[in-house]
Amino acid sequence: MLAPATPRKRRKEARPTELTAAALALFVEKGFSATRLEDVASRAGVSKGTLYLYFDSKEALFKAVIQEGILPVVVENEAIAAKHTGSSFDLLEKLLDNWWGKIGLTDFAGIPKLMVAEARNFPEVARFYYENVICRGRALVGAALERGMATGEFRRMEVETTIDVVIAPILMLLIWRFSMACCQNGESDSRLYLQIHMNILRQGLRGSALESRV
Amino acid sequence: MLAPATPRKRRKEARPTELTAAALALFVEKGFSATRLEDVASRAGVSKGTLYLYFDSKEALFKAVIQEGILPVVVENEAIAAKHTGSSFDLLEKLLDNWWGKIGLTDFAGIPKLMVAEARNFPEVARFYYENVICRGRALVGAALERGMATGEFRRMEVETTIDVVIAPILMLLIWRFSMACCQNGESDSRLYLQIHMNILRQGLRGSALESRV
DNA sequence: TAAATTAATGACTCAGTGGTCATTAATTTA
DNA sequence: TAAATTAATGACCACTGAGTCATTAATTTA
Repeated sequence: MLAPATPRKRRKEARPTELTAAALALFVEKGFSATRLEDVASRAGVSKGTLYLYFDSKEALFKAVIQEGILPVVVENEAIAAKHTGSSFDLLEKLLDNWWGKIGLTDFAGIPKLMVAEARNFPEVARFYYENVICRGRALVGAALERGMATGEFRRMEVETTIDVVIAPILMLLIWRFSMACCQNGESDSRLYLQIHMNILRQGLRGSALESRV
Repeated sequence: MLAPATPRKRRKEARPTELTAAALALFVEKGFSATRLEDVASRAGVSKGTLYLYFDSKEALFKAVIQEGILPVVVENEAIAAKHTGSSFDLLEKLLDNWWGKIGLTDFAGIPKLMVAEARNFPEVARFYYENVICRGRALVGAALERGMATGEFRRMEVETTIDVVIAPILMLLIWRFSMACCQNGESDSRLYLQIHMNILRQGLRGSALESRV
């Protein structure tokens, strides 16, 4: 027997987040079914047995990955919306900026793709995500849109559906990065993408109040 | 031994498409890894052994599913673009209409989600899809945008990125339908969604030529 | 320092699935 | 009708990977 390459360390506190981080990376890359728990464990620097000390099952690990990721940002964005003064379009931009900084530029960026790919296999997790992330996110955008329509900054449109159209390109940007992006040659410029999206919205949502002023 | 419920039928011609149709449905629902070939076969009304008469492996079946689905529509859209006369925005609408009728309203609607979920596990298939569907689709939208910018119908923007922003909500609509849609209560109205998207684009892309005319 | 505790390990089990192939039977040919 | 062909079957094999547990060793307590 060889001596172990690295001596065992006992780090009860750090293990769970190290494991969920490793799981997130692999789930996003390979999908839930195709990810082996042995790989998750080894990526987190522990053995498979240790993983089971902290999570009851593969599914429990999946739930933990999702719950840990995005919730805090939703809460932050709710605070930003509550204290906002200024144009409604400015609010949309603020919400996007915060979300981008906390999700889009971090390891959590892979969660939307993961959630989309696995929603049907884990209805319970999908529902949690839907209620705590999607609904609350949509509500924030919806409130900004309604506020803008009330002042005439935006033109009147069916709000519930407009929310989805406004959010879609932002989600698609992340989903793309963790899927087809491997095929394209150059790096795509997220900053520019978001800028163009917001430019189209600025002009595309504009209502009579501003139009008459130009 | 019981007599077989349905007597064996030999239908060499029909099997492949029946099998790919069944595989598409299950791959979209469960993901590639989580789909059992036995289920695919039984959904297509044959035994697992028969499946292997027509496809060498699970991966070969996956490739067939993708290739069979969307290519024809890309070709159609290229024809539509070639013979188009009229405003560039009208062209965008024509392309969308055809695509929606042939993909969005058919069983092929699940392919974008499937492709997005599995791209990293099947780089070869992803590349095929990227080159034959995505690149050619993007080229069509790009040409319409450039045409519109040249005439002043659209304002000038960085084209390559604008293409992605324009397409994103349409892809997201399908991806949503095959993932999180199971969580929401009411049916979402695709017609309205696409209408709002195109309304935002009509106004959001508009360039000086039309703006001065208003 | 010795005993007790518990984090960590990895060999093992066992259910499930991709893939094979000898057999069966529908259909065609002689 | 008999022989030949080949579509279809499903029992079977090999292997994988989720989950278990007896053992090891780091750390704490006495």
